[in-house]
Amino acid sequence: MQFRAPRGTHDVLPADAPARERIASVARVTAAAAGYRAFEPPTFEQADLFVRGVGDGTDIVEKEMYIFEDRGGERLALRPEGTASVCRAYVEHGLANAPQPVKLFYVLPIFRYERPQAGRYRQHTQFGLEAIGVRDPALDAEVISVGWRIMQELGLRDLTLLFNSIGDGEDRRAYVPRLRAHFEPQLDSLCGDCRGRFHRAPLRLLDCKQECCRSFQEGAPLIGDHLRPESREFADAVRAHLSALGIPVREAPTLVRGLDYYTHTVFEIVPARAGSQVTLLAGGRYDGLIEAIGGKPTPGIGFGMGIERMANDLRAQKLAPEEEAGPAALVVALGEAAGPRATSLAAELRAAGVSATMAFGGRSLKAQLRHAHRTGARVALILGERELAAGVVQVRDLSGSEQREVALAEVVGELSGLVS
RNA sequence: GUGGGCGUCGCCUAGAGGCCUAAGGCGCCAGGUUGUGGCCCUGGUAUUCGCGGGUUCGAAUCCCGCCGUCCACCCCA
Repeated sequence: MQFRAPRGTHDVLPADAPARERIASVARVTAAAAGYRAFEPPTFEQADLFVRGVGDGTDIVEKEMYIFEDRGGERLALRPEGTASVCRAYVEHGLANAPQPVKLFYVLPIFRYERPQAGRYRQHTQFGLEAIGVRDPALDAEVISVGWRIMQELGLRDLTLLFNSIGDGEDRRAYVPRLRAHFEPQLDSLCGDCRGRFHRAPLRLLDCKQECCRSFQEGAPLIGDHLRPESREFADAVRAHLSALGIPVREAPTLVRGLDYYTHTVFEIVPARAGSQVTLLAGGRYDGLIEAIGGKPTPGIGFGMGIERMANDLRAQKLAPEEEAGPAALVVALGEAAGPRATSLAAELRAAGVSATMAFGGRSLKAQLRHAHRTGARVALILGERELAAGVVQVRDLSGSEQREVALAEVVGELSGLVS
């Protein structure tokens, strides 16, 4: 029997790594430039943190969490999202006493027991950032602008920012009855999913793709038209800031989120291309979350960005970085006697800042040179018994075929300009 | 969780019931001079066609189940 990576998980091979690293590093640098600082929670948390934070009626909690009991009988869960952990840390470490807002970013593996398909995995990596402690439309705009900027820096084009405001609990208490009143007469004609949504997640009635439900969506009341004046003003202020930033906004009156904690601002960044699992970045405001997990009422806003989806897009648009070249110098040892000196020569080169290694395996000169060529080395340093006796080394330039003899004592100095 | 497509060497692909004890390209390994790469040539590299059953005189090729992957839905990054 052959072992395999578990369903929906993937190994990151050297060929895949540069694109991921590029995305993560651009994201970190961009976030840091706006004052966000690195944060890293444990990979698992008390399961109830997510039940209370994300919401016990959500799919994520209800059927997608990796839950387990540890040997001490504690009920834990692999994190299915990042925001709840950040908020838990904010409360736990008294970060309310730090200058507000507290602005953090993270790059974390996320775990959800879902049916895998392209762009959806059981373990994926999210870059995310959160700004906690202040309720200010300018902050919403800053968070969105950092996300937008990361996309620009990476060279992704033809993106759309979808924007909506879903109000807060009070707005929804007034709105949901109107929404239900619209759908109630047709309840029997709706799809099975929607009959469930009618009770559990009425906002989702608006983005069902089934033919049968679509027809009833026309003329349904929209949350955006039923916000209290203060909620409406907040959303308009966010729009004004985004406009000042020059970020094009596409209004998405039916955009809602699958996590219970979202309030007011919700947004997604999606590419123009068709397909299903395409959202690259999604987030929103979560003014009720910290209270829901036991802290004082505290506003917050943030987003999550899927590194694998981004990497797929970069590859599709031919923007993915090339695989890294191998070491610049390859030390070729011939014969037993030269071995130890070759080993130390490679180490000396590295210490001097020249990437270097050897062709291992005691192979023929020919095989070692071929290896040097195939791994992209710029020079081969040939050290055989003859060279050892004479205190020299053959320096062969692999881009052409020049070869010269250099004193062993001087090679490192001569090559130290060749950093790679 | 629902429906559908696909699954041959590390990678890409040929093969469509007996000619397959599975072919080609790339890659990898070795060799073609006694210490010299890139091109070229030679040889090696799957007892086996995702796994397990079944049909048949005979299966990589047909059927069933499972697993994986991809697509749509659900949901989401």
